[in-house]
Amino acid sequence: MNAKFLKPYDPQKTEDKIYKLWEKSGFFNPDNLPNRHKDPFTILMPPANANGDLHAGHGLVVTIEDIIIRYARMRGKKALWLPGTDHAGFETQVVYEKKLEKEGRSRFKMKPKELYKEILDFTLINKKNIIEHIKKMGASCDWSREKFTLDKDIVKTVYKTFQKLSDDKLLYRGKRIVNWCVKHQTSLSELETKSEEQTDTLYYIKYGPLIIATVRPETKFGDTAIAVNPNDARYKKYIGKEIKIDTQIGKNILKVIADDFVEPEFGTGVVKVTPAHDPNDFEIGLRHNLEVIEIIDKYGRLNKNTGKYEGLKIKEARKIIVEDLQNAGLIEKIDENYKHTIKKCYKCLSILEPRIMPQWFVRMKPLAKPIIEEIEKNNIIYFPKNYKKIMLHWLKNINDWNISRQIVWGIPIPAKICEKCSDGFVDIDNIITKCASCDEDIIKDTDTFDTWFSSGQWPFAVLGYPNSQDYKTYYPTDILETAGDIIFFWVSRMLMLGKYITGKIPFNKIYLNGMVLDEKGKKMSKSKGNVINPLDLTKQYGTDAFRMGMLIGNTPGSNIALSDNKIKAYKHFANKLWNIARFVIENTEDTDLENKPKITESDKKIMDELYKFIENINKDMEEFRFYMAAEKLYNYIWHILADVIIEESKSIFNEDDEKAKLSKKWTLYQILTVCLKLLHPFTPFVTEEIWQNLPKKDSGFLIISEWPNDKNL
RNA sequence: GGGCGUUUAGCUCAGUGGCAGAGCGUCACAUUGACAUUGUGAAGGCCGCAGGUUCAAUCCCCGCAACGCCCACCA
Repeated sequence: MNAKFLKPYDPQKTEDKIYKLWEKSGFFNPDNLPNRHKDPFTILMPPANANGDLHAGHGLVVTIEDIIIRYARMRGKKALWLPGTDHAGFETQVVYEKKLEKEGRSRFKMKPKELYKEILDFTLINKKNIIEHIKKMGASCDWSREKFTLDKDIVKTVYKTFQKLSDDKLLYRGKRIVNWCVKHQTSLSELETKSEEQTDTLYYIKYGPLIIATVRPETKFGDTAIAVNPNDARYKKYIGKEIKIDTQIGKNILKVIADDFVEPEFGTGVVKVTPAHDPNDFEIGLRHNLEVIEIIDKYGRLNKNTGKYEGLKIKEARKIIVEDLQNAGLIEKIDENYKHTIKKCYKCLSILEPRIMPQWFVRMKPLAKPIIEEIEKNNIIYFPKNYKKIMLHWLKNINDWNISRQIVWGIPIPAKICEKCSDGFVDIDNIITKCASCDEDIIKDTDTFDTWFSSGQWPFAVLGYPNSQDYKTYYPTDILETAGDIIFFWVSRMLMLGKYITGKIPFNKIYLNGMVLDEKGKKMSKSKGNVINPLDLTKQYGTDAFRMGMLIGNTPGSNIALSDNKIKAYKHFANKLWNIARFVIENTEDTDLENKPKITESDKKIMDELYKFIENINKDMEEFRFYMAAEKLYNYIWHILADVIIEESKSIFNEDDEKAKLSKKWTLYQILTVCLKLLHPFTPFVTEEIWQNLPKKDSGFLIISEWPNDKNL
């Protein structure tokens, strides 16, 4: 018996050693794989946000993707799993701002360059850290090709795309109403908002002969019209007329306009129109060519257009203005139980202030169209399939994408801005000096790209589009695996931008995993204090056990509750396998296993069942039911191999039928090697460690051994 | 307002048009044997509710309820 085969199995002593062995072998890099690995097979790791530790969700992603790539590798594919990290623009800046706050500092008191440098240092430390964590999970990715979203070549590709969008008239700089976060001092895309229902007060205010209903009386100084429904008989006579409004300041003559947007049933059927501070009113304003009067500044305070209320914050202003209106007898009614939804910043949950700002927008409908077609033709397959509907619905209702962010942490937008007319010009080569619209001096755009604008180009950017050999070999990739909650942020953008730039969709299979929840099924969050660090679990139970526990019982798309007990069960399993191997090796080490002996009838039956089992597992693997394959392996190994086959073999080994003994030994050894292979993608460490200790092996490494099939047994 | 998902053992969840499954937990017994990170066995179920299709429904269809999630420009 091999002296290394100590009991029980000790993951701590094994895992780092095995991982180093793999790294040294070079087989993570497809260029180093033996000749039989010809057809490329590619997956890209979703670039991890380099702003903190590995979380449980990463653990699941890495587990599933490692299973996919190890399986492909053993099947003889030229398997590339390309890892990376993301600077994660706004997300990282928010994390860093919290850190600054704790230290009693503020980003608004720092020079942009200083802030950038600090966040860069912070990110690089986290990046290094998170890569170490990914290695701990057993990830067999090609570290020699690792990418970061701020790498020079990635930025270059992103700039080229920006230029192309501009050339193709799919990019424009527009003065449009955007979601402004007062706390973070940046605009956000629609996806970065969170709608929440809340109860507010609805004020019914006299506007001349009419009464309007509003929750935001403080915006009345920005009113530039009153709107009614064109078919509302009550108000027909006012349409087109100008009405005199009793007000403290501001415009006191407002025109009544007719617009279908107004619902006669809601409130009084009359709406005040404030184009500068409400998305609907902004649209009405465009339709009716209304004047736009801004009355709220970027800090959420009323500005000089509000007279004596200037400088007040929205909440204070509302209170005082309502009092003033009441004193003037202008409030008709107050409904304090008005339920509605409002948009909040998805990070800080403060109410977003709609503001008109010049920003860069990408026209999305033309980009979405070809993807809608591909999905409808079933050229893109989702696991689980219900995501098809979700994605189609979103793509069909897509709006233009605001890609400007007023934060320093990100890829600077390569453009020049005219301060006078707020027009903008894409300027990758930094050569433009005058505004083409009004001939004024221009300045460099200080904004950065939405982080998803760069990660949305990940598949072709990391593979070196358009000229590199890697791009030619590995694009399009074979499957995208990621968390279901970023399908709009990331997956859909990769599809659209990938198709737009390269003409080919970057992948045609999309496997979406659910969220990892705490053991009570609640979302993990730092504030709740229920965050489970995957590394703690791997330390305690071993990485193999963690991977099995994450996977089994986890169907694609559904959330999984992570509990200690479950992981513990699979630690026992790893040990069980270890002891099975000890038994088989102990009983076969002096036996000639090269030449197949005569097999008894009962062993033949066992082998036939094994073939069927292999087919069964293969079917699950091909159809991406990894959770199912893993559970079947668990059951076969524990309850058939150990409980039945090994138990029965003991009596044979105790008797004197040498032929039966030899047959049994050969059979046991075959089953063990098959099981090690089948199990390898799921529990790579313990299987490789056992493989390394086998008396006979058909190659040096289990990681590149041939996946079992009828022919190679 | 629209859409999606879930509902199965005490807990966490698989699964199938044909006797209802796993892990953990519980209980009883066994055992130094590859493995106590063990073995054998047991208890535990109106498969959310109500209808329909079928020889047969936990599974397919219709409705309902509860929970969860996503999308949406009624002030």
